[in-house]
Amino acid sequence: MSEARRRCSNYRAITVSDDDAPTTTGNAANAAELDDATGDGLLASGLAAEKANRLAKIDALRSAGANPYPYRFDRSHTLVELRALHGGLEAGTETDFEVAVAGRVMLMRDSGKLVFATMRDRDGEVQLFVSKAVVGDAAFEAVKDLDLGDWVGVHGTMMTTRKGELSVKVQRCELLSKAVRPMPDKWHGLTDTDTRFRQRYADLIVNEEARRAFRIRHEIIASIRRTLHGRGYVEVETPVLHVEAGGAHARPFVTHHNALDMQLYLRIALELHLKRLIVGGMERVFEIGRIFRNEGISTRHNPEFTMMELYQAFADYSEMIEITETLITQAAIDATGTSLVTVYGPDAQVDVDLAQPWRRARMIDLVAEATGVEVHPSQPVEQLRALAADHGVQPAPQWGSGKIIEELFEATAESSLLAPTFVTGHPVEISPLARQDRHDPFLTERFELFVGARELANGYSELNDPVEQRARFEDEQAAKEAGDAERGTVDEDYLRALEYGLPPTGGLGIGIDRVAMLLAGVHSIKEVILFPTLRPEQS
RNA sequence: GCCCCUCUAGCUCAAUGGUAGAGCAGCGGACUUUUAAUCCGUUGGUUCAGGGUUCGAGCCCCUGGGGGGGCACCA
Repeated sequence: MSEARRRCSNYRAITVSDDDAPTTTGNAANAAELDDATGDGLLASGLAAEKANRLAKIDALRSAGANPYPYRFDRSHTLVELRALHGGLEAGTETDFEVAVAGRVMLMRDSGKLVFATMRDRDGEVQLFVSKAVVGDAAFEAVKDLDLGDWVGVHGTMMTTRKGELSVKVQRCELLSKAVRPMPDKWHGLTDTDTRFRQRYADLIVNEEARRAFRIRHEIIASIRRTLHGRGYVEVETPVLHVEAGGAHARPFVTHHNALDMQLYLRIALELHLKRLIVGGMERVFEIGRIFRNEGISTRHNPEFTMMELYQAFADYSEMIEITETLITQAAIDATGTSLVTVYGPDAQVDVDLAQPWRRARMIDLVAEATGVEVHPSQPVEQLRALAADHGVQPAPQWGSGKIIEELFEATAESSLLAPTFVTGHPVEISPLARQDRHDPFLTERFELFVGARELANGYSELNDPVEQRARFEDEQAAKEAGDAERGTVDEDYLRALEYGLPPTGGLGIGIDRVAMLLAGVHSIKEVILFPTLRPEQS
């Protein structure tokens, strides 16, 4: 990873958080004049001087009738395309192949009457070979006047240098956008996490790893869409503003609609609306969307994050397990070219081939394995309370047997689940929307996928009996009224939908950010969220 | 909410309680095959903020702020 960084992040970008004087073009001209007046650079330097310098260049360009911010540039090739076409050229080759390319000036090497510059566009790089004899004196001076970070468009021919570096022999160079701020260090990039996350633009300019992580994220989402479209799923969009924040146990963000004068919640899950669509007969639906949970921020949690949920009529949880494996394994192949991943757990790592079958184990069996004691939600709560106490879990008075088993699982077994593991058979008490296990009425046909001791996905055979669903909701509401803020309420409209008939249905939710973390090999969710939630910057 | 760490030039980093430095960037100069170009010269600081201790604080103490990590929380 550090090698990758050394190899790829060697560009200076900028990052300035100080509120340096917002200089206008006119002021820049004044500053430049002042500079001239005082002779040799006695004026203050640093960021303010650098900006004044560059703004003065903009003034000079405009005075000469040039536009430092032209409207468009028509390029003939991207830099990746150039390399594909000409990457095989022998050292010291000149061609008459004409190109027009555009990108940002990342590096410049001035050796007298030649200037070498490194230009980068979205996915590639190329060297610009600028000869004074070719472009003429005035244009050559204009190139020398470019600053690192400027956007340029170039017309020229393809060549390689004596050392074999693929280059565009520049005939004409056009400034496409003048950068007024200097880029961060060309070799070290940005390391300050605060700056990296606040000024993601600067991070993306200089840190190849950051660009790579977001590329992977994109490929994952594209892959999931492809797989689901191929299986006949319809992509839908359901409301973000909810009257009731249901479908999960979490504290919601609260907002207010002025015209309706009503309190609304940002959604904490997609589930209940999507299942209404199955009632409506859509059979296979999915949504990839942002959800919001008003809880802590950590390396694994951001208040807003991205969930993919799908529902499929006539399926049950075993089919959901199969599709979970397929979606994630295919995403790995599409995003990284391999199903091999290194899974980083809290204090260990393991190499895994996602293409191999994933372990499945019931939650109660994992607890038994970890504690040496058989557990089951049918047991009296007192027994389980004692066991919990033995393992450092302090049960709240309102917890039933099922909740205690889940807490025991989290305390004793969860941290060991590095390789992909489907934990199944969650107690009914903690699964108000899941259907009872067909063989054990105390358990549900539910699974959660753990990788690296982190929950990545959750799915079940959906509860479709409206009478039982009402009873489950009422239990939720009772718990909420007893003081558990994260519990749910009775969603009458959802119950009405169930009364119209929800077919047998399997459902699945996948935490996209966590899958992106896994496949990008990063340890913080902030590395896969372009603009993570931060406190506002101080003025 | 609690605990620990951290904040120095535009960026990356130094600096026993004793004159705040370097590399890169910038500025001036040399160079027609460089590639983190090289070479010569050079500008640039409210050391996060505010208090305190001290003859003297970037450094020690207190308060506050940003960020990171951990805990709690997060089905």
